[in-house]
Amino acid sequence: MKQVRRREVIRTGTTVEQMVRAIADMIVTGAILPGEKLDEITLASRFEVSRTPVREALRELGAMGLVGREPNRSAVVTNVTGTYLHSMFEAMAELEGICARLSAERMTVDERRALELDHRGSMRLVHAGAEEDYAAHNTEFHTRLYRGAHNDHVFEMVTQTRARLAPFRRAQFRLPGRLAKSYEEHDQIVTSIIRADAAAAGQAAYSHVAIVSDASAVFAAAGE
Amino acid sequence: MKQVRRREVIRTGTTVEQMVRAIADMIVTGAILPGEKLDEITLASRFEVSRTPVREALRELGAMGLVGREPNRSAVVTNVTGTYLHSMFEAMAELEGICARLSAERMTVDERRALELDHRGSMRLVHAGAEEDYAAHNTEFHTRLYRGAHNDHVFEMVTQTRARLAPFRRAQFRLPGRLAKSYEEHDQIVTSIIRADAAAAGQAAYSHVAIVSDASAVFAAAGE
DNA sequence: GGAACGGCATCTGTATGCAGGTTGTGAGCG
DNA sequence: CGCTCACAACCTGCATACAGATGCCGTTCC
Repeated sequence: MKQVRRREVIRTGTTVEQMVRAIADMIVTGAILPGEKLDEITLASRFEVSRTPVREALRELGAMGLVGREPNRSAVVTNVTGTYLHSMFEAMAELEGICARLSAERMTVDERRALELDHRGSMRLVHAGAEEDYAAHNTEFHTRLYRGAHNDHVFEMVTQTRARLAPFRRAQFRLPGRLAKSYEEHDQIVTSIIRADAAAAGQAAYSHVAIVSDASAVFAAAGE
Repeated sequence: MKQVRRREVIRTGTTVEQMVRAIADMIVTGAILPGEKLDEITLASRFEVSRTPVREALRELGAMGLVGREPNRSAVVTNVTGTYLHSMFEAMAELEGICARLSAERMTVDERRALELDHRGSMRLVHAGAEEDYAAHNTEFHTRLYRGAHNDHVFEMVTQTRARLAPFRRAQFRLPGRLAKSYEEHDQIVTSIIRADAAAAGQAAYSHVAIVSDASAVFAAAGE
């Protein structure tokens, strides 16, 4: 009987890593809101496992900075303070600048070509006003920059920072005219990278993200 | 009986967080070498706790990147590959550059004064050839830069990166003439910050760390 | 003599039970 | 009517027990 249940659990494939990703997704996509408590028992029953793996998942999320943990207290989805949020946006701009700069120096011919093609293709989405699709393209675009820097540790830092910022920049493309502006800024970055103009690429990427951060901060303040 | 044992354990005060710090220290100071296996049972008996908290500690160390974890395998002190190590040193230089640049813009009068005083005081250590003491001062010096940037997220990233790099830069001041050179480079950084010359401070800090990284990489390659 | 297979020892992954801390609620007192 | 204190329910932290996986070693067969 016990075995049967275990098999079922394994069938559903709920390992700790999957739980981490699932919960992280919920936080990042806003399914769980900042400040919300993450009760171990509730999560355990939700994922059909015992509390032990849930605890490990929560600890990992804590290390990732997505949830806060205090002794004898439930894990809580981190509600980032205004100043810390600002510091993350600023750090993000710096990191994007680094990635764009290094990409301009190091991207392979193939990477440059793919970046440009993908970018050109996104113009269609701008004209169509396809916010969802453009958001997906945007994620892909930036990931290309992160990879193009050919620096694994920077990649890790920027990826992690982006994950932690995700909850606060969800609706960024809803702002009127933001799509076209984003495309324009992407264009500057791409052009600079193709030209291998590292300084210009870094500057363009920094500004691009810094601007997004301002808009998003305004939105977050107004939206909540 | 059980209670008594528990009390003893609590007396020794071995909580998960303390274990994380203890193990992290062992890794960072080289008491445990990269590639070494971290057996849960051994650690549990060493810290006089059960395997459960040990597992949580290991998971946290894994999230910090200090140990690697694979399914059904012991946790292993991460043996950073050459290219990843290089990427961390490069990232460290970038981060130090950011911190110095922001410090030049944002440090309070008190922070600038303390930085300069501490720096001037370290000349004595250089003359005395006090490598240990200078290393301590050096850590303090850089921490001042990290704090002076007034950006909490950057502070976190740079601190974490430094922790992960620590095992690989232990003997950096043993290299002949390195002390004086370090002081000289610190001097450029301090001077630029006092002058509020952000670009110069950033450049100086970047070069300072990049140089250290080269020397340390050489040492690591030769030493092992 | 070598290779492959099977059994055993060992370690990880998870469930469960228990002790202690935290919080919320209700009764009693001011 | 409000405040305080105590108690109870609940939740976290840890220990222990058990199931599954991995790797090693010895034996056997080719």
